[in-house]
Amino acid sequence: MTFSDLGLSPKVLSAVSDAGYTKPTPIQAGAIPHALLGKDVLGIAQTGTGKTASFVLPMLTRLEKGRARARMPRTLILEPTRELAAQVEENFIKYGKNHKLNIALLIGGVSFDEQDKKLERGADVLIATPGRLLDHRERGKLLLNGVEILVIDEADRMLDMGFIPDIERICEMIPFTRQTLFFSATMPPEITKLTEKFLHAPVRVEVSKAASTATSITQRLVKSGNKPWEKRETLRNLIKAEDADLKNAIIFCNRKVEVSELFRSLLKHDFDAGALHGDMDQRARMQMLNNFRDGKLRYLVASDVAARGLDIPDVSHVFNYDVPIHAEDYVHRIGRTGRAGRAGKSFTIATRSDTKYVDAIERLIGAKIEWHDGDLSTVTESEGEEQPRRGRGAPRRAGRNDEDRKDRGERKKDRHAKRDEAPEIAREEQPVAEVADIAERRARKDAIRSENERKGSGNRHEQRGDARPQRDRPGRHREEDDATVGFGDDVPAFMRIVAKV
DNA sequence: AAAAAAC
Repeated sequence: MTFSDLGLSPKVLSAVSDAGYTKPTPIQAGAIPHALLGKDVLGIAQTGTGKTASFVLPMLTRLEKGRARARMPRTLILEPTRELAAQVEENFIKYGKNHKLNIALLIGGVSFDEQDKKLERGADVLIATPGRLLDHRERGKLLLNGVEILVIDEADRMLDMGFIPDIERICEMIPFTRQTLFFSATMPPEITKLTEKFLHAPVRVEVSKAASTATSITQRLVKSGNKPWEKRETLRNLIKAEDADLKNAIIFCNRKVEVSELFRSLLKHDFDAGALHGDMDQRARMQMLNNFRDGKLRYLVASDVAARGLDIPDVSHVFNYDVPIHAEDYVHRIGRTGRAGRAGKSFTIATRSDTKYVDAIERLIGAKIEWHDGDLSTVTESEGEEQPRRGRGAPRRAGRNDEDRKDRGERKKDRHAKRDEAPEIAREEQPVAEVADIAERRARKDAIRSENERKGSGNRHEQRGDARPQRDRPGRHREEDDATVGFGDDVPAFMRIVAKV
């Protein structure tokens, strides 16, 4: 079975072969022929199965006939997060390079005007997160009654995020003569109800679930005390011990505040780290993600915004700085590594108070996770506000304790001096935005170019790996100037301010 | 108990 057996147009086939693909994945082989015939499709598939191309390719073929009218997009794709939406846009650019299509990306956190101009011009493809889409519609800038194909992606995640009422509203705005392509990794009852309501005689395409926690992932628990400084130290030691195997890593935290704290602490300790969470400026989010993908950052500290769906090929390690409270999140998080049958490692830092969450995870995956270096029986957890030892008279070693003291001191200072710093932040915001903007555009262009250069090679992972620049190693001293990894000369505002509590 | 998503 090759792509040319599926009924796709020559333009699409040529872009697919330029991208280096010859053989469709099961979900693509199952969904594309039906989608091309105009049938509704219910695709049950996880990310990493080639799901995105399974709707992008037939849509491109179908869009070759006809033209978009102002404010009346011809197709609509709904995604739960901004990054996923941007990722789908990149797919349309990559596979639609032989088409002259107008693509509009409607996501929050970025300016309205540019999006509005694209709508005005007439969009063949509209990719959106629900909030911003409804916002445009309420402003009367968008008509949905010309939509011929509707895609609802990651439906179960939309459910988790409380988007279902929005999705229902949007579905009701679109003529029932449309074609609907509906994707979900799982089928909880609410989702089944939704499909019964909005799909007409769908063709069901289900791809076998990749083993819930793939065998290619080595999983370990790592004991730690419960103090933030203890956990940070545990993490640093772990990263250093793994250095030889560690190509790049995502480090998950449960809270956004923790993401920013850990991120700044890692920078202070000379780790080549970026951060990603939902309270960050959108431009910084995109840039961090792109820099991590391109190998310009070795570590990405992230909230669960990065746990699902993001296409980050070939992450060698996942660290859970916090044990996820929902057991399924554990599966999603560690699923960021060990992709495409590669070996991956995951380490979950656990304290005594995490025991019940660890138990729940082990129940879900149906196995005990081994301890990396002894279990929690030797760890004592002190309650109350006892601080790490730094007695007044005792001589203080330079090094860890000293630096952690600096961590805390800075946070305290930030909290108290926020008002004083505000003018400085305001003054610097503009140039930061400009620099970030240029960097982002460059990064995106690079990303697209490197995708296009993959011709002939079926293996993007290796190619990326080879092209990867020499990275900074932890412990190496860095010049003041490049302390703000990935941001040129300026420090973005979110790094200066302690995240909102 | 937290994250995500609109201003």
